[in-house]
Amino acid sequence: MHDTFVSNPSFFKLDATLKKIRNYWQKNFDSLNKDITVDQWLLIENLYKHKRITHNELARLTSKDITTVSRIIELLVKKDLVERQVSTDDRRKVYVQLTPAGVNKYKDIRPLVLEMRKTGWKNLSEQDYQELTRILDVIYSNIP
Amino acid sequence: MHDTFVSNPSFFKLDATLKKIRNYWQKNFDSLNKDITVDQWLLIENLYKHKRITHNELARLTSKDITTVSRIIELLVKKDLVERQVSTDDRRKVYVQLTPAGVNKYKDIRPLVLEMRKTGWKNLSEQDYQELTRILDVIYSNIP
DNA sequence: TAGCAATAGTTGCTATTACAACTATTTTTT
DNA sequence: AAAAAATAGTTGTAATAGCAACTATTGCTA
Repeated sequence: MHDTFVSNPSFFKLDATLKKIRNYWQKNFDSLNKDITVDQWLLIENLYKHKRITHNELARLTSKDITTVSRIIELLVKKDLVERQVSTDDRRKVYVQLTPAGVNKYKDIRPLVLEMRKTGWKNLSEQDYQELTRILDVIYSNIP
Repeated sequence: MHDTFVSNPSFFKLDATLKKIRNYWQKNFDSLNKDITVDQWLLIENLYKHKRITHNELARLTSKDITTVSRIIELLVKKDLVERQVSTDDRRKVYVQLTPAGVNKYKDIRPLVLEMRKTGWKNLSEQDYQELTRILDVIYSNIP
């Protein structure tokens, strides 16, 4: 690897891009009074897809610390979007799932999210998407 | 833009990769007792490069909120790595620069950072770097 | 030049993140 | 079966992030 890379701020660019996306999403949520944060949305999206999973699995799926998941779930429970159920098989486990209100929230916000994703990918091709995925995957696997 | 993109989790992949890098950096800093966080390092790096700048400029350079910069600088001042000077021209402005200890900290940590960047870019080419940069720049500019 | 707008920065508040320490369970070992 | 190890989750603490409200200063404008 040539030294150009070493001095170039790829970390910064990743960070800046992610912040831009996150802020854009949050401002849209706020201006439409969706009463939700970006990370709360990410959990809801995963709960909709997986129906009924544990904190641990949710943490793995979202690349979040289990601590963080636990606290975000707490907020979602307070908003009546999510409910917890202690497992009867293994009483250490807590299953989490969307309430009917949570499912409605998902269905309400989903179209907005699709629109915002389209906006981010404007002027980019399917190949660009593949390239980005490939490069990020290599970086991810490079790191111990 | 085809619907594949819209349903595919590019935000998640960016977020996961950045977290992986950040954690790797922090663990290295910690295990070598560098007594610094990743974001504190990013400010020090910019202060070394720009010598003497205001909070505002530092915020712009690092893509951070001026609130966040203000607080990180506060921590760095406590560690005697940075000093603040109110501008005589415009008494609203506060200039920030590294202390001699701050310059030493930069020189101490810099080689480690170069090594870690190399690790992240293993098995990737200069063209991959250009591609990543290009794609992230387009996404960034797509977002209002 | 007096009043208003804009700018630089700080403080308060809430959310996300990560680590350490802790409780409560379950599984493994001896 | 008792002790030890592993697993699932929560709580405490510190740092980063962003918004709103605030102070202080400077620039603009009527």
